[in-house]
Amino acid sequence: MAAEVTATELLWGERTAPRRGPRPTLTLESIAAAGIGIADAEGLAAVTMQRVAERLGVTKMALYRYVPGKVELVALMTDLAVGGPPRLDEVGDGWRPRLDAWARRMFERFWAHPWAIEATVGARAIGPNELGWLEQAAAALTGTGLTGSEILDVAATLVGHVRTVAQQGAAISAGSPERAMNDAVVGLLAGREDRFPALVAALADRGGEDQALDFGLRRILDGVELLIDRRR
Amino acid sequence: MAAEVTATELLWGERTAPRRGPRPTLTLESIAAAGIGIADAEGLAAVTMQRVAERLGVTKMALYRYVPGKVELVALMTDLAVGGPPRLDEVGDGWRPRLDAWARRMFERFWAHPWAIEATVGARAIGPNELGWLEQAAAALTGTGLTGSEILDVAATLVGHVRTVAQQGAAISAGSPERAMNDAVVGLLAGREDRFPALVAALADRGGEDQALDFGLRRILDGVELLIDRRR
DNA sequence: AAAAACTGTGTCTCTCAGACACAGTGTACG
DNA sequence: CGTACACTGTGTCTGAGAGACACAGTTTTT
Repeated sequence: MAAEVTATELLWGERTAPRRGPRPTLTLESIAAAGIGIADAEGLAAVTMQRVAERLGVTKMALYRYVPGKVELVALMTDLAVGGPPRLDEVGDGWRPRLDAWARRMFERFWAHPWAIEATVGARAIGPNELGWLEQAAAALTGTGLTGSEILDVAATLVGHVRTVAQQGAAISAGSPERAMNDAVVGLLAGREDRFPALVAALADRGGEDQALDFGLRRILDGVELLIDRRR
Repeated sequence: MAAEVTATELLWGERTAPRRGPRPTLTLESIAAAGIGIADAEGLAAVTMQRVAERLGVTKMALYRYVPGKVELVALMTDLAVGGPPRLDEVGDGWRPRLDAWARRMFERFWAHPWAIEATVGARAIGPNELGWLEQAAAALTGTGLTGSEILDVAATLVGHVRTVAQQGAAISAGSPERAMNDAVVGLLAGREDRFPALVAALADRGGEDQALDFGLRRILDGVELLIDRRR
């Protein structure tokens, strides 16, 4: 393996198998999977080179033969955990049901691996799976009359919403996204009702239903639909 | 200062000034400000107890008299950096212009302190300033006929969008949010046009305008408007 | 004046990322 | 067939960083 491998090259590169020397015991996939196992169970902070190596029955330093550093390992984990975009064939062929399903599937992935949200903030390398998701959204919107910029912006907006809701839920992993925020906020508001009157009122008459994902999704897609119709 | 102080107590607590002993040299505000200075200049990773202490002319351990740990320090930094919600008096009195201004102001704050996005992922304590923002959004939507849950969901959706756009821009801090994503993706697509056709097409006919924030904001608010009108 | 409460400091431990040299292993080529 | 070479996994070391703890100095209260 070359001396310097960037995260992007790792994610995208067709790895050249070594011609001589002992067979590698590990693969990038097995390493990433080990990391994912730890992150799923104990969070991203628990993922150390040591812990990952232990899981694989190797020394910490052995990992550096495959991965240049921890950043790159996390990038691999993320791309593998989020996985490729789902098939949307069975969904009807309108752009709206497709985007709706697309967003929901993405939510499920993030929900299953809450640490992935944390791992995808800030500057990072984009993997093939992540780009695949984007491609699918772009495909769904092709032919709607939107410009390229608009198509990308729609995708970005949806991703933002999915991530936000998933994060809120994961933050306090007590069941559902909405309850999480409510519980945290309600405690703070006790005794401060005069300072946050509108907030108190809003929390008092909540429907009790957990619909944070649905709600925003519907609003965003309504907005997009309005734009598409106006264009025609 | 008590033995155990949670982040929430630190953020909200009216600190009881010590009755005896030497005057404290520092304040929570000065400590947080020092941290913010470092984070603004070199990113969140550069904020270590050592560095913050150096800036204040104290030893690392002195900080632990004020702050129980690094997590709490970052929480203080975040609440101070994002700051309280702006006055929206000069804005017209419709819910829409208010929310629009609200979201743009929030974007400006995140844009000025990109690390704050990073600092607000995962489980975290909510500070008074952050809750103030939420209160303002709730106030803007009071009287629109939306339920409490819906009001909170609208706010969450907007926050999600603002954060996403700010993050994309900050990730590659080359000017503007849209250009950042485009540049990163364009490089990857070279030679893979057959695998991501819709994406290539979308990127080819981008308008060149940087409107990621505007676009999503308009769609979301359009969607909300539709709902409000339908209710009446 | 003495006790008590509080502040800032020096030292120590623990965990983690990563550098580096080395020994073992398998392949290719003379 | 043997040897050189490429490659893998390991042990050891360093340096950064978070935090525990005991101690000395300072101010206020009794």
